[in-house]
Amino acid sequence: MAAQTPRQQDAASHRTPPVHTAPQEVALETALLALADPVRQTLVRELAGAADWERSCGSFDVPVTKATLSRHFSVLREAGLLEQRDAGAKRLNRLRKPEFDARFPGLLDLVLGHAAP
Amino acid sequence: MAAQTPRQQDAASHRTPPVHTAPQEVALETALLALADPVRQTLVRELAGAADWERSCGSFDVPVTKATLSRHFSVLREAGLLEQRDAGAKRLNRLRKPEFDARFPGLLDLVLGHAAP
DNA sequence: CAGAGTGTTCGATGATCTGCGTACACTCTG
DNA sequence: CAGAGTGTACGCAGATCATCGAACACTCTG
Repeated sequence: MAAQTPRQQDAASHRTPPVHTAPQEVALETALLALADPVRQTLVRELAGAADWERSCGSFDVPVTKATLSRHFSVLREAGLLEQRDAGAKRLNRLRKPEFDARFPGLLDLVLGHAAP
Repeated sequence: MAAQTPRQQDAASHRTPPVHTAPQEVALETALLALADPVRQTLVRELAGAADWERSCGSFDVPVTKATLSRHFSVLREAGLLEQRDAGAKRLNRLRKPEFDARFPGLLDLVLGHAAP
């Protein structure tokens, strides 16, 4: 009964999990700076158009290298906008919309409403 | 009837008037970057607490020199947040709240609501 | 185990931003 | 007109940021 194949995350993960920041502890300045970058705006918009844990880090269409992309994800985590979870070799993402909306009402919807040029 | 003393602005002003940008033409990124700076947040909050054309540029309590302050006003004008008008030797300010709110609903109130640390 | 796939970390680089001091322009007042 | 008051323009320094290439770590598959 305990020898099930570990399908998803954890089990015996030897990877350091991503560092998260709760939206309640995020300063307004941090949130504004995170959402001001055009690449991060694209990431947020694509995340909003997908289901939770649907998108892996490499599945986003942005014109930057994976090193830069990794950095952007780090900024979004620190801003309380992104939650990540390891699933096998991939790292899945979730937009923390409810929590972030509770902290900064209307801000995320403003970014989602304005289409990218 | 035409020889009234010119009390306020213009008349025969030999000064180049400030350059403004209409909030309708401001990009979201520009607005977010303008509001992300702590000094500019203070300026916006103090302006919101005063009547239109009540405050001159030098009347704000921010820990920067007047050269830096002038630069911040320029950024706020480009973001569609500030309107300025010359009145004698002074330059008076007005927060463009209605216009800015129409362009980015809720954004300005978010900044005004979060008190400075 | 070897290899492909995924993602992070580490410098280095170039751009941008904030801040300052100085010099300058304009306005009003004595 | 001389001077004080107000604000801008022009560099210049320091900090921060976005970006990249290369190296590394972990996971799954053949």
